[in-house]
Amino acid sequence: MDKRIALEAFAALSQETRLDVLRLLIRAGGEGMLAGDIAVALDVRQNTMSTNLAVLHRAGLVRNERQGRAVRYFADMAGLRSLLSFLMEDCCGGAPDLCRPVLDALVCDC
Amino acid sequence: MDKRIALEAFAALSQETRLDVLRLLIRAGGEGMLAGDIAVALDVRQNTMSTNLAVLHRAGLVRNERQGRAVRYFADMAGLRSLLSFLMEDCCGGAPDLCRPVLDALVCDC
DNA sequence: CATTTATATCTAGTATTCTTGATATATGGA
DNA sequence: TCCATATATCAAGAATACTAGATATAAATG
Repeated sequence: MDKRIALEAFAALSQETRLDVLRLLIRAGGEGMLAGDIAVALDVRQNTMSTNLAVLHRAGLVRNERQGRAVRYFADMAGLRSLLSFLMEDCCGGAPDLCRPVLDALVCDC
Repeated sequence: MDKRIALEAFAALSQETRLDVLRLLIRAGGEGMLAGDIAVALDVRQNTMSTNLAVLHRAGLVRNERQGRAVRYFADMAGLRSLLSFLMEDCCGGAPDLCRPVLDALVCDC
């Protein structure tokens, strides 16, 4: 992953509405959510939400699919994975014992 | 984890110098690095680096220990873990199949 | 206790980002 | 084609963040 994209991704997540959106979409899973429904769910105005969705999209954190005249958004798990991998790069090489608990916490047993 | 802290952490990581610092400290592992050495390694002025280290510290991403008249900084792996857990919360409940690859990528075999 | 070294804080100018009203684009239906 | 619905873009004022010079604090040393 390019550092520039990583910075964009973290900047995207540093804003409350956008963090809420990504967590909402992560919970929504493969079904995703329509842009309008996201705006309603989080009580944010339409154009503000559209701007924020665009920021998340540019940062590689969400995908979307047009569906009729609506647009369905999904958390981009591949993008998220590469972001987290970029952050943890060389963690194990330097300190396996410190690294392990961090990574273990992310292994859910589903 | 409190959402406010999560937002602070992502904001901290959205700035190039601070992202570089955390990745440097993650690679440095348990030995950490002295504040001054971090500044030299990344070619950033002393006071700017001090400010940025303070931001990372407030965000729960680094720890420090005074060592004589220097201060040694470490990546705060526990803080990082809780941040990532906060982000991925309920991922499995909603979509195990999408969630798994993300988490697997973070499991290093060291 | 004066000096040196290492780090932290304060302040102000500059730059970036956020929100929102207004408006544009895109799709579907009558 | 005309209208309604869904989303995106534009522009500008307000708020926030970044950097760096100056200076303060903290610890070691002579």
